[in-house]
Amino acid sequence: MSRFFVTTPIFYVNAKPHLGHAFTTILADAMTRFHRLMGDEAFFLTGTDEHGDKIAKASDEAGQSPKEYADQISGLFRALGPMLGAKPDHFIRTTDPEHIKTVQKVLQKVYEAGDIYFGEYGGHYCFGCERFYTEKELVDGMCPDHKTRPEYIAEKNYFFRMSKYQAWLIEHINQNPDFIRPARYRNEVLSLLESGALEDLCISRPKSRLTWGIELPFDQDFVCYVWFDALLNYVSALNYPRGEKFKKFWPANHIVAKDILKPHAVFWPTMLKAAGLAPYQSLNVHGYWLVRDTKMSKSLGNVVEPKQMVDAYGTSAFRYFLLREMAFGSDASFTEEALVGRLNADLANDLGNLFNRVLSMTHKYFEGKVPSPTAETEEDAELKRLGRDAMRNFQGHFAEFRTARALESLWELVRALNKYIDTSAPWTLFKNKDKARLGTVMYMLLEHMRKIAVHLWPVMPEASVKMLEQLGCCFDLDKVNLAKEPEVWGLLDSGLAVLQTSNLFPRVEVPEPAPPAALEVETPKAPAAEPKKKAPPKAPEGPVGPADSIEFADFQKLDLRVGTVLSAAKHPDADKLLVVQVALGDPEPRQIVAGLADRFSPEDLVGKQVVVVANLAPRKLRGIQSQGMILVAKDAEVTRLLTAAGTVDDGGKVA
RNA sequence: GGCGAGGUAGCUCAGUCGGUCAGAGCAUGCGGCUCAUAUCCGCAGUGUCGGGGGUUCAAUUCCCUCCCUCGCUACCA
Repeated sequence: MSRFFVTTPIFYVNAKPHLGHAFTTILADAMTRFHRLMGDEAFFLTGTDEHGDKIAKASDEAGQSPKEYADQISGLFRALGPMLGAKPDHFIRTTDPEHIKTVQKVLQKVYEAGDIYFGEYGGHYCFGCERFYTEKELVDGMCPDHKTRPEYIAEKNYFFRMSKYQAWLIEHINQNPDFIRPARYRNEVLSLLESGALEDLCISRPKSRLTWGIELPFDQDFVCYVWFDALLNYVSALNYPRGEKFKKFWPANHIVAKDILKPHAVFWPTMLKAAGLAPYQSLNVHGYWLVRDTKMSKSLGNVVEPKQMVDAYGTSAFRYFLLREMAFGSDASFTEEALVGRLNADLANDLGNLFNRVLSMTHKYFEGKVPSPTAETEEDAELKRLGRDAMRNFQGHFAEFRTARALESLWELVRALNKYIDTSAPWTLFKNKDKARLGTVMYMLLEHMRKIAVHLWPVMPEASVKMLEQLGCCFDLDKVNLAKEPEVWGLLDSGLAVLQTSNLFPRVEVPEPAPPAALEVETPKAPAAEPKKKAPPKAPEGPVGPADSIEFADFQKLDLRVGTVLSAAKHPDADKLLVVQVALGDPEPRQIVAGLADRFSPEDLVGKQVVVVANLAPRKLRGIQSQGMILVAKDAEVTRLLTAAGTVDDGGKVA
């Protein structure tokens, strides 16, 4: 059994969790679950970074102590995981006493080894630009912008002799292609290292300026500054140096966003080297989430609240979207429309509908029991090959953090199953009483669906468990061996009782596009996020779930009217559809194509008054324009037309 | 300014160590099925693979140059 240790960065407690934090957490959780399914022992670490000026300042303004302030924000980050369906194994805080002890231990060790020295930190500071300039940047000793002579500001501080390990680091990166990935960031780091001499890293601040930090063990007048504190969380969380966890799980697989590439790709490995520790295993760098192609920022008022998305669409759809949409290493764009697009196209139409149709057929043809397969055809073998390849590709990509491509691969199987249904036409087999073949076809589908459900556990744990339950299975991590799934066949037991219907991913209306960014600045409180959707994908199973409440304004959007059916006829190209003309009080009758042919004959409708949704967007149904919808009431047994208790003028409003 | 990444169908992107590589999904149009969640399946597209030049029998894929976009270059998490 191999081991897998994955980390998110520790999040700085100067702001609330946002989409970026959510994504990193979800990715780490998905990788953890994936490795557990593959049979590895995994450990997932996250936490908060709590020292530094910004926190000292912010807490001051809030009238709190830094610790109180940090406690509060850290709590928000601690709650992030559960909200997203993510389960970190440990949540570390840089204010934890154990962490502080570890930092001091490592500092002392590196200090004694001679790699920390006391020196002067300073530079040519231009007050106009509010920045330091290097000698090289100055033009004749003047600021290139202001043409003034910058002031030299100096401060004594401790430095880490990072430059000493530059050659070693270049060599290590060259020797280990997966040390930093994707390759673009590896190249970026290499060019950074090779372009110029690495400077030493300033790791302290005098207490006269900053007290909110970890005191240097070898000089009480200074606190540790930033990276020597923050980065060491990755080992202090494992109780370095003596902890069992450290011995078991180090080296780490880090996940970071591209903004903290340099500290993780340069500072951290050299720090480990200087402290006599093995380098981490891999650094996995992802891009930013943009909102409508713009960087997310509070000042623009376009910050996406993970909680709102989860509340509106559920953790499964949210996780699926993030992991499916962002190509590893690249930026991606978050919009609610895109999320809903994925939810409808991939989850509702392709996957959810697949489950629903297959479960329904299993009930119609086999009393809801998984049938036993018999002889397989070439077509079946072909499908299995495709499935095997899809699963192998999924696993290969997922293991290397390419979740988008992994899911793309898996969906090739989902689509193939829908296609297999079409070509093998179970309803025809049923009509022809070919039970043997029908059983094989259904088993092919059900067993593949089980495999898909298992593969999706890392991405959508909640939905995956439901899918398996619908197939009559119960999820047991210890019994799954994902690595073998592409090769083995027949793990789904015949005779299992499956659910009759599946409502995993109900379709959702496309939200109205958010107002332009300029408007959002004006009204930062009320951005698009208002989800006027229907049921979140919470509904466990069965046909009816409790409906979510809507606002009266939402109801008012419906234009419900009473009208008399003038004529009705079978749709020429559809079995279930009727083409109905309804008088709604307008000069022209309204043409509505209704899916009622299986329950009503045209004669049943003509002359009746019905209730119509009059402002439904027109749509062609099998080639014929439909301008509305006829309402019915139905239970498990019967379907009745919805109508008024007495006669009403055509066009009468329902309110 | 320096360094880096990228500019491929309406949209989001794959892809090519130079030769069936011009692709996928979404969106659009048309056709088919009826087990299913206005769902599924099939077919159809359009693309000067950013502009120009070069190397080659052959370049979207290599070289040069130009244009555009975005990052990093700030001990700042």
